[in-house]
Amino acid sequence: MRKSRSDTARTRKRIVSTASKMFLSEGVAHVGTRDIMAAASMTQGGFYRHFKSREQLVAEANDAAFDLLLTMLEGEIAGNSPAEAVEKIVSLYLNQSQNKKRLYLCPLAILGAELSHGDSNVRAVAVRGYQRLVQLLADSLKPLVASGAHELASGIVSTMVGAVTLANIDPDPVTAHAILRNSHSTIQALLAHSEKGS
Amino acid sequence: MRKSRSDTARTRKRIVSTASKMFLSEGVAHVGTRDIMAAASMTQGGFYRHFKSREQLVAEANDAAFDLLLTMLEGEIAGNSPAEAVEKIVSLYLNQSQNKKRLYLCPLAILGAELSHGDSNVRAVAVRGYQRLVQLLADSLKPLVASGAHELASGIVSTMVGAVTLANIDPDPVTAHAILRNSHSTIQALLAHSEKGS
DNA sequence: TGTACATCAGTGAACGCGCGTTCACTGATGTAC
DNA sequence: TGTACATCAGTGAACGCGCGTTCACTGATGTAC
Repeated sequence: MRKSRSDTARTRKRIVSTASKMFLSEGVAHVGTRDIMAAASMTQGGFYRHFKSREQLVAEANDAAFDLLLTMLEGEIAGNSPAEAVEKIVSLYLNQSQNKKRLYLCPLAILGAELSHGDSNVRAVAVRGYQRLVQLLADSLKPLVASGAHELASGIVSTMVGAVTLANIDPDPVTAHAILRNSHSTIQALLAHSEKGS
Repeated sequence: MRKSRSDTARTRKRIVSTASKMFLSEGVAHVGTRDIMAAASMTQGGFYRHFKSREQLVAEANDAAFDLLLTMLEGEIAGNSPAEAVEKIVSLYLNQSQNKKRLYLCPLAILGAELSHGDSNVRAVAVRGYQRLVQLLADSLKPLVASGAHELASGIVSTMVGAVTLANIDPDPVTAHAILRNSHSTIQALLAHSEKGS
């Protein structure tokens, strides 16, 4: 039953991306290795040909999720003015759970505290994802503000992560949407007063 | 072995508060009924004399945590001016994980997404806690802003929840503290521009 | 280029373990008279 | 107020179950000559 190198690599990627989707929709703690392997059309035993432990897959799955999200955001803001780019990042991030297809979910908001109970590798992946997100936003903010773009970006990311976390907890879509809307307005007010010459 | 009504009530409260601390420090998914009962100096079998399921305890433990947090905050701001009250709520909330004793932790930030995978009762408790927190902040904001105190309070709570969530994920205390500091500055900048007559 | 052997991806059963929950039992507390 | 019985908080063993992980096995792929 041995597979070719390219088959093996494709299988591995399939397991990682399947796991990523499952962790993000059901929570890291509620998805087992059997669930993941079955969803990837394989049996449990094959898991350890690709990963040394479940925890390693958790780290890789989140790394993949951050890559997907950041690549999407970078693509969406390419060619936009800094002000448009900032607005796009904020609204795409805030609406990540609303878009029916639920691709491009951010582990920071969707898994949140679960990441802080992961092993050191999982946490390192999460921190790196956070830093990439802050940097992306800071790059667009830099031309807009006199100083402190990075600090402002950090504050805005906290707001976005908190808003999406809270909106996901609320079972009522109306109030969940209000949380997102209030955070969006708050960020816009903040930006309006932080812009150069205001 | 039957205990008196008051003993029974005291035992139940002890289980709830023990569970609350354990859930907040280790995560809901990583604490079992045996762990909780042992920490409360009892054996596993007694659990179901007090709760119909583990999930019911999760709900009650979080309700207790919100009560503890809100009562503390209300006490701390009593007698303060609105501006001082807002500042106190924000800094007490942001430093909840830093204070060595780690009493008064907020389930929204510490458990976060885990609450969204709880049953409907758990989620309802979380939403109620969120609303109480927003209301407390909005009450102090109302005299300070011309309008939109509730919306602003909602945005600030998102920022605080996100900041504490992110700071807890980061294993490096220096960068974790920077996340909290940046969010604090961001909130202060927001308030400075939202105040009446500014 | 062909052949012989080593490698290893994937299978499916099995491992030990800890979980939430149930149960028969004990004996002090609560209740009815 | 005292007595007899019912209740039920707490114990500790046991239940079934699903988990992460291991293992012997299969057979196609990769490698050495």
